[in-house]
Amino acid sequence: MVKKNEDFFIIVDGSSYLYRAFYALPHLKNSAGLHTGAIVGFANMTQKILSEYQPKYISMIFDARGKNFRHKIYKEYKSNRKSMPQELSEQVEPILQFVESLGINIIQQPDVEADDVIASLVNKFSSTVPILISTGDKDLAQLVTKNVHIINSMNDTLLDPKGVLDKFGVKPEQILDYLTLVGDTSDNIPGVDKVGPKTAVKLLKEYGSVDNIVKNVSDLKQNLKTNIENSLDKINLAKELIALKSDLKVDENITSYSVGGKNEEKLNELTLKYELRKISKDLGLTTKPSINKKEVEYVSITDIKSLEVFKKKLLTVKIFSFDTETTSLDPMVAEIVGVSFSFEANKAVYIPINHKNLKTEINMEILENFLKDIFNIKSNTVVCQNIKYEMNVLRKYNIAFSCKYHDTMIMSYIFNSNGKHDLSTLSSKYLNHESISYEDVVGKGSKQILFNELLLEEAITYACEDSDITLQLYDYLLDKLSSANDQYELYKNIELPLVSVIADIEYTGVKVNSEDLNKQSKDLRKRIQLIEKKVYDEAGQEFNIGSPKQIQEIFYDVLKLPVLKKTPKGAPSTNEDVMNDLSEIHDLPKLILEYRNLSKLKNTYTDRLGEQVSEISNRLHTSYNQTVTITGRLSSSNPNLQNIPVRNQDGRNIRKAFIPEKGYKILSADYSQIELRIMSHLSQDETLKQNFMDGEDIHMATAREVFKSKSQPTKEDRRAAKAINFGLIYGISSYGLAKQLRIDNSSAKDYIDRYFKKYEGVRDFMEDTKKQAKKNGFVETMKGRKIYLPNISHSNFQVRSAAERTAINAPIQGTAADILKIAMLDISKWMQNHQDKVKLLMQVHDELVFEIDIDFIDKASKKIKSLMSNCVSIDVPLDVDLGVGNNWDKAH
DNA sequence: TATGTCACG
DNA sequence: GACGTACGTGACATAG
Repeated sequence: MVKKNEDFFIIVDGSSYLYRAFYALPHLKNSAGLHTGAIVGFANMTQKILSEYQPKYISMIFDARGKNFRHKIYKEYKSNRKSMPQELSEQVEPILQFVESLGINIIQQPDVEADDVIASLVNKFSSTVPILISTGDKDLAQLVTKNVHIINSMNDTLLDPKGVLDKFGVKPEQILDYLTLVGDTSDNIPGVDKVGPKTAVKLLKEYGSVDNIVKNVSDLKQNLKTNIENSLDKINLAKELIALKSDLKVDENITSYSVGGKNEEKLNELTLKYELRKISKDLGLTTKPSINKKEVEYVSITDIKSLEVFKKKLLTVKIFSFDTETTSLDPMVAEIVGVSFSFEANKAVYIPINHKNLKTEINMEILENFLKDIFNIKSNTVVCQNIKYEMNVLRKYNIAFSCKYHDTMIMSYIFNSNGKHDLSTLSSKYLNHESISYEDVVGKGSKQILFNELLLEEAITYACEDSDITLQLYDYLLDKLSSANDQYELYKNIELPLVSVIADIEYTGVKVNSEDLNKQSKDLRKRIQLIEKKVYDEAGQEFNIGSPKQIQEIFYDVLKLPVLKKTPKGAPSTNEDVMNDLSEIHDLPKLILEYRNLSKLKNTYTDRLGEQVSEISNRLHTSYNQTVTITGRLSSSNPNLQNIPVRNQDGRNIRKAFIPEKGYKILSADYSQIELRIMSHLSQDETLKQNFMDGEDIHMATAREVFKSKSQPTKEDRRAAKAINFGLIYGISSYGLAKQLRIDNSSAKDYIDRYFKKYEGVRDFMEDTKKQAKKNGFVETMKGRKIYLPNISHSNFQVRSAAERTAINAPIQGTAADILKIAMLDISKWMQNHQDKVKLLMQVHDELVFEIDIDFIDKASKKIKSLMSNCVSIDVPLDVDLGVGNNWDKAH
């Protein structure tokens, strides 16, 4: 067996890698317009294999240019292949250089193919050292033995002799025969007529080899017999073409393949030229191009006179970046330590206020007045990275941005929602500059110091760099956004104005009844203890029920329950689905589910929410992240208020602890079926639109359309229809629907077919969306939000399928997000005239939660409902459900 | 820090 | 014909 931590030999099918790298990644270009996608992909794959397997020997084999001996035998060989795309062929040379610079042996031999070289290497060395072949090509399965395994380069599966048997149904030594029978369409090698994988496996199981099949051909059924007899020439040809040449001359000295030293200089040159920043970082190369090399002018201001001069400077430049340094990441408690500005690339100023061991004429009061002055001038434009934070920090000092402002974090998110949008990521991505990390400056863990304990010089460098980078990013991203009209509008009219709305929500917080939560915790603890006892009785031993690993041992080793599903890592799963199935044959699973349910509620909610109430405001303040999801939704964290339980009574009790101030009530307003309504609008499906126009229960309507045309659908019909409707939004598959409804695959497929027959517009919409996604590499929402799908043409089926489902889901989920955001803006505008009577507390994707003065409830309810229903106009009504109560549960 | 599980829309 | 699945999040406990 090939094991880790052993000296072994990795042979990489370089040509197969080339294509995989090329098709796996979008067609990236560097700023000079050179294609780099395949280089990046190839480099990543190479890095991965080196770090994961740490082989002692390695060789990469590439096909040589031009024809080889197989073309001489058979003129049509690979004649169906298109020649290598120009975008790829121009990347081959750099890839070879890159591999060579890594110290990896390369072989490219004319007149034969990479596969032949690999076979010859295997032939030569498999008795000396274990071999792993990394490839995506099924032909090489014929080389597998107990000492030679194949790793599929994309999905990481390992093929040993048993793996080959599982996958193809035949042993490695039968692969040649198998392919001979089946043929190989990708190489244009014909097989036997009407013999596919199934028949081939069956024949080989019975007769062992092609020769033997031919010998006994008279035993076979008439059609098969004729087909084989007519294919004897083809069989001989295929055999000759598919058989690998394993007697080529190769370097017999194993040390020639040892992993060598890196040529850092050459690697540096390549990573710079092709702008492979991440790879350069992974390789630990020390390139610090861009602004580190340039001269920077970072200075501090500590006297009032200079501050006056600086104020005039800001007035003349009009656009400048701004950043606060504080004592905490939590704006509710953060105190300002200093502020920085940049007004020109590579120039920035730091104004320290509260630094230990530092004398300055400028105190907080002077700074306050200074900031108020410059942020009040309407012609000024201030640029921040994550301006929501500055808003809430400054609010405590009664400072607001009354001038124009921008946020580079939001700009980057609108430009492309994939990836992270923190300053150092953006700096490295767009400015090619590795910024100093905050932890580099103040240290981390227990050794971390506060920003105001830094030496002034260090504080200046860090603070000024942040402002400098922010302003440079603004220039870059503004240019990008301005050339895309929709995206600029989305940024300017929706996302940017939303920042202050969200800042208000966070600042407001929500009142929670901590005593009630404590009581619930105690109650839950008692119930959990009772279940624990029962579980131990049932299992016959004590163990940690919170540990999936220990549950696995009890279930599958001790109790020998059947393994129904595995986790992505291959361990037997113990999740809810599995437990529900297992509860048919044992009592333990139900108990464990109950235990998990209660301990989840206790650990995550009743124990934690009370602790997180602010001592300053006595309310609970979440963070809404505006740049996290790829679809445009908000997310909530610290604590997450978007996943407070609701689906069962124990869970809903937690919502009872979300309460209004005295004299107020909670109002919850949520859009009914917003995603399906959006689907009806985007797809323009007449039937679905009509269902919504008629105002009937949508799942009932679907059930009627799909299952029965006249009579009243049953409850069961409605349940199935509901699952179909949800499935559609997620990019339906028959397997997924089957699992959800606990029916078999073909019935699920039948449901879907019936649905699409009735709702043809929906079907066409989904097909069109996928086509668009493939063509453009992105999909769009109603308000022009672009969602990029880098994997939409991925060579791996599952990766590509996942991207296709996202392509369908993203415009729907994203348009719903657009609509919620617009509603929030409209409501916020209206609220400005009713500041003490209405507060927006929470957003939960399709729901807004308010705290409203009792005397104002009726008026506000009507207004909110109307604003939400009419904030955009789509082809079907946007229904809003309202609820009022003395807690969130009652209001919902 | 990665993994498994589960809370929400 | 097979591949392995629903889409999007965040928090917790465990385990190494």
